[in-house]
Amino acid sequence: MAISDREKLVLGVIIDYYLTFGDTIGSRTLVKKYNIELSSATIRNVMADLEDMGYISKTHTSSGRIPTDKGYKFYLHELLKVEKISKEERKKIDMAYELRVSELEDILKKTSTLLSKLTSYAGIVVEPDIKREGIKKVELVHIDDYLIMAVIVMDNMAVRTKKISLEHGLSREELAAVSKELNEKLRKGELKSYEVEDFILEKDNPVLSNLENEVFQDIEGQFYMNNTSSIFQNKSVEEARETLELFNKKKGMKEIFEILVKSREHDYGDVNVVFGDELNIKGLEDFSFVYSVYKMGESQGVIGVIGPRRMAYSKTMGLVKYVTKEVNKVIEEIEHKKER
Amino acid sequence: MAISDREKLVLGVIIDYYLTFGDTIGSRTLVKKYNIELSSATIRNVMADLEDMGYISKTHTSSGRIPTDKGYKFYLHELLKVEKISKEERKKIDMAYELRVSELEDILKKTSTLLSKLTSYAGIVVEPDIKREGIKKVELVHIDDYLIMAVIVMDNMAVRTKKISLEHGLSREELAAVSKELNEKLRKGELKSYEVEDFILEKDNPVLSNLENEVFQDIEGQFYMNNTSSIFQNKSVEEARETLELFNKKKGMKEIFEILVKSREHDYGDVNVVFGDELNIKGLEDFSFVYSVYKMGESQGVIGVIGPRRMAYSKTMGLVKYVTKEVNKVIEEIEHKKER
DNA sequence: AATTAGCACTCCTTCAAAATGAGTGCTAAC
DNA sequence: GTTAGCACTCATTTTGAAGGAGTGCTAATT
Repeated sequence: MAISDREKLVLGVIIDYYLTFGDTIGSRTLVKKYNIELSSATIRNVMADLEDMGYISKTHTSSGRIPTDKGYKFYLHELLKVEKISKEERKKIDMAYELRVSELEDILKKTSTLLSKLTSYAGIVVEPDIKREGIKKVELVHIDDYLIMAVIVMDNMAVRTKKISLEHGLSREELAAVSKELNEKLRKGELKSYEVEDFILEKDNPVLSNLENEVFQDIEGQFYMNNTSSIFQNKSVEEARETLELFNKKKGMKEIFEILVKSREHDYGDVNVVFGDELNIKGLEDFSFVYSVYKMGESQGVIGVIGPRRMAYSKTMGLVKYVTKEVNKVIEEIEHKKER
Repeated sequence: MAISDREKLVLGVIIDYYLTFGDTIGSRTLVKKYNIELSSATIRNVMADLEDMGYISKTHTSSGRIPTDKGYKFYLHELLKVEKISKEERKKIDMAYELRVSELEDILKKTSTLLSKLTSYAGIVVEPDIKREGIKKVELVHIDDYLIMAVIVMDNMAVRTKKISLEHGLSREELAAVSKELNEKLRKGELKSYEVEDFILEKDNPVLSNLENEVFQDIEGQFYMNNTSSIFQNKSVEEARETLELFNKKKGMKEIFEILVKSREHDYGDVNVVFGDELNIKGLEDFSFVYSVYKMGESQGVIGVIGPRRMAYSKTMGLVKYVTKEVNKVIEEIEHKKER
């Protein structure tokens, strides 16, 4: 039942052809175009075997063959080597990260556009959720007596803002006092950040208990996505429209990646490929996700692209891999800085 | 050379047909479908005259007629009446504004989605630029010694944040002092906000002169746009892709509206229609802008939709008009509140 | 003078049949 | 194990005929 070398060769060619032209290939064309030193009849026999094994299939009785899902996956896992990226690409990537902004947010945003440009697919980056444990300080800014803005600074220097309406109202001075008390305790370490909740409940301060709900939850990581219009590939206009709507729902897309990350094992640093139909989400069947998972503190983030099922995997995987490596370097620097 | 009533009728019918079916109509169909008490031959004569006058044209020798640009514009300006919106629609709109959030930003964002839903075209709202005269206060938040966040509160309660890197560095306490000094002067009115620049230059404080550049400029209004995927109408997939890319560039779209507003006279409260090709921007030829201009303090904003050239103008104009009226009410309330 | 019937003509669209071409599987020979 | 040869299949392209929706013009009618 093991697949022979010749079969591997033929399967590889069929997939290569499919990747390039998106079409079936027959035995004769295969022999001619790929300079195979065998007759078409022999290839036909090999193809019949591959079909029996479920790696390839026909679209109708007398068509050539295209890979099945099984064949496609076999190719990805066994046959495909991650392509080394070209010098120019490496240069481009290195340049993008040369000017190292110290803020994670900017780096991730940049990464997403970078991937779009390099691959011409939709680049995506999921920022790891920021655990409440990572809150460094919270400044409460008085806008008016009934509206404050909380500026939350994370250990990794990420900054989030959140507007909070107050029911009872606080003057500028009162708010400053609350803010000061909270931060002093946080700074002195008298109050570990995970104890904030207890501290607030104890005080039963209406402002702070509101804060508890609004601010001190885990802060959701951002989701960056670019070049969504790249989804126009094969698809009919009507289909494209639907898919585009799906893609434009940031929340939804982010969730998809969360499910993806949770649902399977991932080696950090490895590039993964998942077909849209494996996710059982309507409208994603014709897409394919090439991504890698990275770690930051407790949380995980994702870097990758969404492209058509039929894409230049080898090259794309190489790019995603290299970009992830670069991002990881930057993150390490940031984490290092934080410890100083 | 004046257009007769009969000619107006025929032109109206041709445009109505074109709006509904996007196709040419011939003399016979016109007579039958619209119960005209004239023979097709007569209509043919009328059509020939309309064609001579440049209001309609043929796509080929024996085709029916479609309106020309000239005919289309004549229709919009002379024939078309703004449709009163239906009760259900009015209800929907009123409901949307019932829960009056006091923040302009939320209202405008909501308006944009509301318009998308009601018209099924792309809803757009341009927030007026906020003049520096409108700054109420500026809180400077210490993130670390070399990074601060300015929280800028406007007279109309809009809030903007801006991160600023410092070159020389300031401790939390030093920054607090700067912030306090600045705001006290602002609050006491010792320093009119338009004098801020002089004040800063006088002090020649490196922090504040940075502020001057980064913060105290006019704050650009936001641009909200929704339902961009509605552009899939006639267009081929390739074209759609290009247009979508254009639409997704927020900056670009906002600029287009700025040019639009500046380039012609607008009555506040009136609904305007502009064809894409009048703007001389590649890719917008097949779209049409239905919008009205509203005023807020010194600045102007825009509320409207971008839809296909061939759209339900009458209805859309009615909707845009009503929505604009509602938004204006809300703005008045906010301005009133501010004066208290 | 305006309207209408009638007719020849044009051009697009639709449909079906025919031709083409890229495949396949199978058998028999090498 | 490999290959040549052949009959057969199916999708795509080409072609030509038919039909339909128009037009413009002319002559007759109101």
